Amino acid sequence: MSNSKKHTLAIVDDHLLFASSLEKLINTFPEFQVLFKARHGLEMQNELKGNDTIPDLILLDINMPVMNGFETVAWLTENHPKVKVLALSVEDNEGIILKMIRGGAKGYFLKDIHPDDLKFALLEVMEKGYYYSERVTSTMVNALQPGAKEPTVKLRENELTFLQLACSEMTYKEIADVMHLSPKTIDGYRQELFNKLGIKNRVGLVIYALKNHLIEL
Amino acid sequence: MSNSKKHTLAIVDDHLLFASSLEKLINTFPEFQVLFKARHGLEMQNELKGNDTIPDLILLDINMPVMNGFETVAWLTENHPKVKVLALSVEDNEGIILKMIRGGAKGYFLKDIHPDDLKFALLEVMEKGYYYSERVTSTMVNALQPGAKEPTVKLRENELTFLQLACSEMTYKEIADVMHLSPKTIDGYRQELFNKLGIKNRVGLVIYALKNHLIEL
DNA sequence: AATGAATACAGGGAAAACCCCGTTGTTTTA
DNA sequence: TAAAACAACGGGGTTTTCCCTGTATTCATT
Repeated sequence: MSNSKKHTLAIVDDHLLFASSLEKLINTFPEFQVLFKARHGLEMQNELKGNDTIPDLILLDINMPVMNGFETVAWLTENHPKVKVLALSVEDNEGIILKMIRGGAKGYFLKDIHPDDLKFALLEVMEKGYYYSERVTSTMVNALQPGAKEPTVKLRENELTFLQLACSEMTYKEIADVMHLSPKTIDGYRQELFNKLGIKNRVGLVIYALKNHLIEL
Repeated sequence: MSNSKKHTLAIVDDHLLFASSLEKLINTFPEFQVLFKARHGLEMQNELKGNDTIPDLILLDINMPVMNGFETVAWLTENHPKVKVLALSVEDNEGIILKMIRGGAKGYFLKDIHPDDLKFALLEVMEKGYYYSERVTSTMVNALQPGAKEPTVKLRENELTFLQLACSEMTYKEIADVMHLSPKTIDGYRQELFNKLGIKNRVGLVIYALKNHLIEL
């Protein structure tokens, strides 16, 4: 295959070692060539501005500093709708998958994927415009099944704030103070969350917040 | 450099894509050659048995299924003390660093390291026997400073079990049941942990367990 | 103008969590 | 071998969490 016919791509990932290694791997695929690497969305934006050739495809990490995968994919669908985005993550989480797909990602896979499968996925995306693994497909089907499960519990602004504060050593009264609300209102939020999320006590709140990345560490 | 003089190494990491990519990268270093890859400690053990040439150096991930980095480095120092182990992790955590060093690792670095630095580290380890970045060095110094801080709070077997169970929606009474102990004993563990760890309530326990990787998810 | 949903809040009570102080037996250590 | 630390447990009390029911207000819908 001649050089000019190669598909071009970019890698956006803050793990330098991974990004550099992946570049080497992908450059061994005759159909592809890595144009550039960036450590996060902002760096990618600068690369896209400085370069006149934009890549056909972008491999996008989700957990990044400065500008993460969600923000980046949103920006790309807005500013470069033709560029195909493949999300790359360590985490197998339904919520994350859906968030990226809704953001415009054309595919999603885990970092424990086999290199051969990666190559297949890359080719599929260039050919068909998308690549969804079984895992991702089932997640989407699940999400669209109306009866089965609630899509993703929607939290109101105040509920989210409360939930985050509940993941600390503060008492509910103290939380009420910093939120400038009555302790009884907080009590209502708590009860409502217990019902919505199907949990029994405050530890359940913490676990939920952690699993759904509503708080850090 | 002739082939026979190359240093040999192995990569132990459950992220197939990363491992394969890293292999490609390292094989571009003229001084090194990847002998094999494994997805976790157990798979590595089998590789070591099946192969008659053991690698000079092993790049070891920490978070792995089946047999993690801590267990693996312990096994290696026991069974193959000549093999140099370099720990590779995404997390910059003092506790983890110390745990690996104490286990016998000759170096520790984060996955966001620059490829050039990786190469330098690999060469250093083969030449001097160890490679410690500034970050790791300062961590070790900190740990050995006698006055400054308590090393790391030591948890007894039962306290650890209790702590892990406390990170669920179980009541203390239920925890007492599954541990076959009186609720009052559990009460004592709780109180003791609060004192040792300087926390005020159960949420504090959960946060501590999470930060110190005493529980998963 | 009536209805209903959403939001902030209150009373009151039961259950859990939190805290201190004390006992017994065992094991470790000075 | 005595002192100290450890381990399991109990009495009893305060605070926080949990839970149910109910009210006043707002705001959009019919």
